Amino acid sequence: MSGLRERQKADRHRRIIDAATALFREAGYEGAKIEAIAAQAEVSIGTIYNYYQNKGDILGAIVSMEVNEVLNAGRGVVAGPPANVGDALDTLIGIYIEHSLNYLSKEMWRQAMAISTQLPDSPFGQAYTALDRELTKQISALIVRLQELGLVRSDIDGPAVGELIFNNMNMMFIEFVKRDEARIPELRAAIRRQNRVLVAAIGSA
Amino acid sequence: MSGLRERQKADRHRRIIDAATALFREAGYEGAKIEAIAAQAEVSIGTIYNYYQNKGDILGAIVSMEVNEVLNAGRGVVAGPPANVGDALDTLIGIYIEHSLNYLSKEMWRQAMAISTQLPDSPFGQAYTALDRELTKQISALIVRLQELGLVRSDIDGPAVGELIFNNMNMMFIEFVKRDEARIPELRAAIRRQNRVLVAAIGSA
DNA sequence: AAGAAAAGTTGAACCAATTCTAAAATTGAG
DNA sequence: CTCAATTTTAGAATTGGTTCAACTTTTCTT
Repeated sequence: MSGLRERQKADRHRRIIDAATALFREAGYEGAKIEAIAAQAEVSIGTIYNYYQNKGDILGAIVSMEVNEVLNAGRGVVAGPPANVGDALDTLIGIYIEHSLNYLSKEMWRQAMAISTQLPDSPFGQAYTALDRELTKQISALIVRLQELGLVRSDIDGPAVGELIFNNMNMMFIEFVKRDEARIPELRAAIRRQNRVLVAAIGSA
Repeated sequence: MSGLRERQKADRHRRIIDAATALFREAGYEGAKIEAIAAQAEVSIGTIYNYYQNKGDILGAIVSMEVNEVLNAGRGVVAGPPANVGDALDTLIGIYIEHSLNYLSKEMWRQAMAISTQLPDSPFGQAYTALDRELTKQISALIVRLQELGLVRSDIDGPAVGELIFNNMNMMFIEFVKRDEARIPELRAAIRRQNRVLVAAIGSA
């Protein structure tokens, strides 16, 4: 059943994403006109709108790929975390943050975040919320894993702590992408400092 | 020096804000056309753009008034907090959340938040970041106040804990405005649950 | 293999935010 | 009071995302 139409469709999808990725990086989100993306993808404007509901969804597709990579990279840490609560958290958060600017510029992050709050019910809006939830679950899973390993007190509300840590990290990341001059090491240090009280509180005596 | 021009300017500002507030609530942010705002304010389109850089800044002016009210309401709690760490935090956060939908609809909040991350350097983007910082400082101030009162251990890093609590609350509020069916009591309960571990950890023995 | 139906493509037209420029109003100096 | 400088206004023109009706291409049926 892999007819011509299927293959053409997949090919067009790829061409649109490739063209958009290149133009978003070159010209920024606003600067990348739909007309230009269409031209570079060798497709008409109408076709783009047949594949994506709006400009935001194109960026959304790119962001989703990136976040999924980050989620995958995180699995390793949850499976075999450093034998110390503070280091375990710092390692996982480090993976998230260090990967974050591989493919996406800060400007692309800003736009993506803006769109996801502006249009929470659009395809991308929903996808973004789902990805955030996955990340939260991964942090919670790490806490639970550390409980199993006896590194975190077993009477701690793991999911609640996971949410707290994720939400704080996410907010810090938002502020980070809002300031072009902000740097990763400072961001990580600030988050470590914020988590310190919590780490001390949940570590088993 | 309060010439005619001064008075007219203030009057036009007010008329624009009044018209925009009404139309944003009636028709939503996107639905409120600049042309309609201009007509209702009895001002031309060009004049609106002379007073505000873009549509977002008009919303920004409205949001800023609201947040300032919240900040004021919060001062009372910091000055004389409930004699219990959990209740003190819950009271302050409660004020923030309960006030939040007085003048602004969830849709207006979504737009405002989106604009502030999309254009962090626009007048409103900077104002919004500044307001967030004020709120963070207020929560930190509450923690410090509770330390003075002997209700929070004095070896705790107050500002760090304040940031953690604000960032978590803010992220929860963002998710709250993203879902029209979300309700305030559930939001508050979720935040209380997340703060519980922290409250236990910082309370003086 | 031909014709009909389904699926997809195209780009010109539409709409609303923003920009631009000429005209009007206000001010202050003489 | 008058007039030139300055500020402000008006609204037509521009811009770029999005829609839509006509056209093509692919697939299905016999």
